[in-house]
Amino acid sequence: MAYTVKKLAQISGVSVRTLHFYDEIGLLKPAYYGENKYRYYEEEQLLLLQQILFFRELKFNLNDIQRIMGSDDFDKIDTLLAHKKILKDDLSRIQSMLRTIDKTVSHLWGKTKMSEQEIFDGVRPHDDKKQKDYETYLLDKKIMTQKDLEQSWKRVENWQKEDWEKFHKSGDELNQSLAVAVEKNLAPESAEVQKLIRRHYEMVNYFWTPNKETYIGLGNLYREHPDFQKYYAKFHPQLVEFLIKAMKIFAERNL
Amino acid sequence: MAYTVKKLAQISGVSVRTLHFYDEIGLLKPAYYGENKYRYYEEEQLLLLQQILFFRELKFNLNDIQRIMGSDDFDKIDTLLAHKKILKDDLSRIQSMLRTIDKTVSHLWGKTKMSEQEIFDGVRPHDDKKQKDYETYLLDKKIMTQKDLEQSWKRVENWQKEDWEKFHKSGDELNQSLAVAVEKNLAPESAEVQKLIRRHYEMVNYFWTPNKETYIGLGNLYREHPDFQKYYAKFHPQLVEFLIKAMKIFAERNL
DNA sequence: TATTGACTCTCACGTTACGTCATACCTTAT
DNA sequence: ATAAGGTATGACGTAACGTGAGAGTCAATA
Repeated sequence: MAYTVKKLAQISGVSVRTLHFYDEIGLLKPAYYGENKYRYYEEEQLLLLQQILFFRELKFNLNDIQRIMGSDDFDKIDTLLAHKKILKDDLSRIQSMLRTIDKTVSHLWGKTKMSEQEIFDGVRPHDDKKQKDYETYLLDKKIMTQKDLEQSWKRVENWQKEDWEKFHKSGDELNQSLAVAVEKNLAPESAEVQKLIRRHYEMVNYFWTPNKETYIGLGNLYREHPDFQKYYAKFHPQLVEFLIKAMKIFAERNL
Repeated sequence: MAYTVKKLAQISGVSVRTLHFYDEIGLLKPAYYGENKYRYYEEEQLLLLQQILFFRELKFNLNDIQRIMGSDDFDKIDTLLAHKKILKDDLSRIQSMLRTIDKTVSHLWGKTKMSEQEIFDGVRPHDDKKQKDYETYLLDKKIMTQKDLEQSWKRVENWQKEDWEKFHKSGDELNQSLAVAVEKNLAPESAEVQKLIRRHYEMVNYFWTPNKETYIGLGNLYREHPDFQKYYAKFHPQLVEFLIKAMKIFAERNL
């Protein structure tokens, strides 16, 4: 019961080309060749191939696999343990890369916050009474916890007037772009709009990290509260609903 | 104060060849060329190079870096956050590789130390009456032919108790993994689950080679027969249905 | 000034593990 | 007999350079 290349390929999940290649480099030779030059494999080769693929999954290169296949179990243990060290190094390198990314993102955020200033709208410093109103809503609906709110406030405790200006400017720019999108009849699920929503999400994320439900909940706040309605209506009458729809889609796709 | 290739290379820690290459692909052009065709760089290029190297460290490929360098900070943030997801995936893949290595090493260690045997489940030698039941089903539904059955039996005619134990152990291990997958809410079409199904397919393939229809038919046998139901329920109540779904997907994709 | 050593340039092939044609032969079923 | 599908052997492409080869250039020294 010999396998042809295609059959072996299907069973083991590799390509025919891979089998050709493994033959070529001597990693896995067929059991025999037909006189038509066809390659025929048997159970033994299937088992060998499975071992090869096992090591390949572990990111061994084919040269090493070649060596491993000809070695005994003691050697295999050695090799595996040596490989483990390499993987651990990879691991910690990736971890440090992740930290670097986080730092860079927040740095860039700060930079965009600090960029030039145009007056699109006057500065609107916080009205504490209303703010509390929103907070009550967010807490009631379990969109944010008390801890979330505190951390969020800590983010801005050192902000100067200038910082608030930049912040509002970023938001206004974003909403202006969204208003254009509404005007152009773009769909909330279109790639362009979703990219803008991602910007919205990133801005929010700077203060607090929403999940699927809470991000949608935040959208609802925009609808419920007259102040938000008014704010968004300045850009476009249909913007609130459009934004909420787009946020929902974004949340369902990405969060 | 222009740098020649070698000087810039030394300062930035790359090779001269790299600078040649970056010039060639347009990633970093020198400030100007001398009439001797020499490349001359200035501070501006040094800063650009440092940015390039920053992203290179984060494992961006040069194409992406090229794009990044021409984009604004918002786009950079997007790109970085997208990249972060990729890195996180890499991270968890490496973590699972480390676990696999540990398991393999201890397995090999056990093997070399003694030809141990673990009792995962008692041996269940065949009950002939029931077996005939299954065979009738398989023949009726044209899932296997008489010839298939005979060949399949020939495979096991020389099996010893040990062989059956090993066989059952493999099966149990596989089902255990699948049960974990169910528990983790993995989708039947996910790569992880499909890899497990491939193992199932290979085990079946040892006895008989199913095609798309018959492999799906085999799945149905599992649902129809109370013995199979009971067997799979031992691992997880939803396992049968999950397995059948996953087998169907596997068959449609690979057979 | 001539020479030497360090530096530069432009090809161009090698690397890894295959993917992707191209072209031609083989097998199997209708 | 013809068509469909499998198989074989090239041979080029990939990513990001490393590593020469052969030839011209620059700066310092004898």
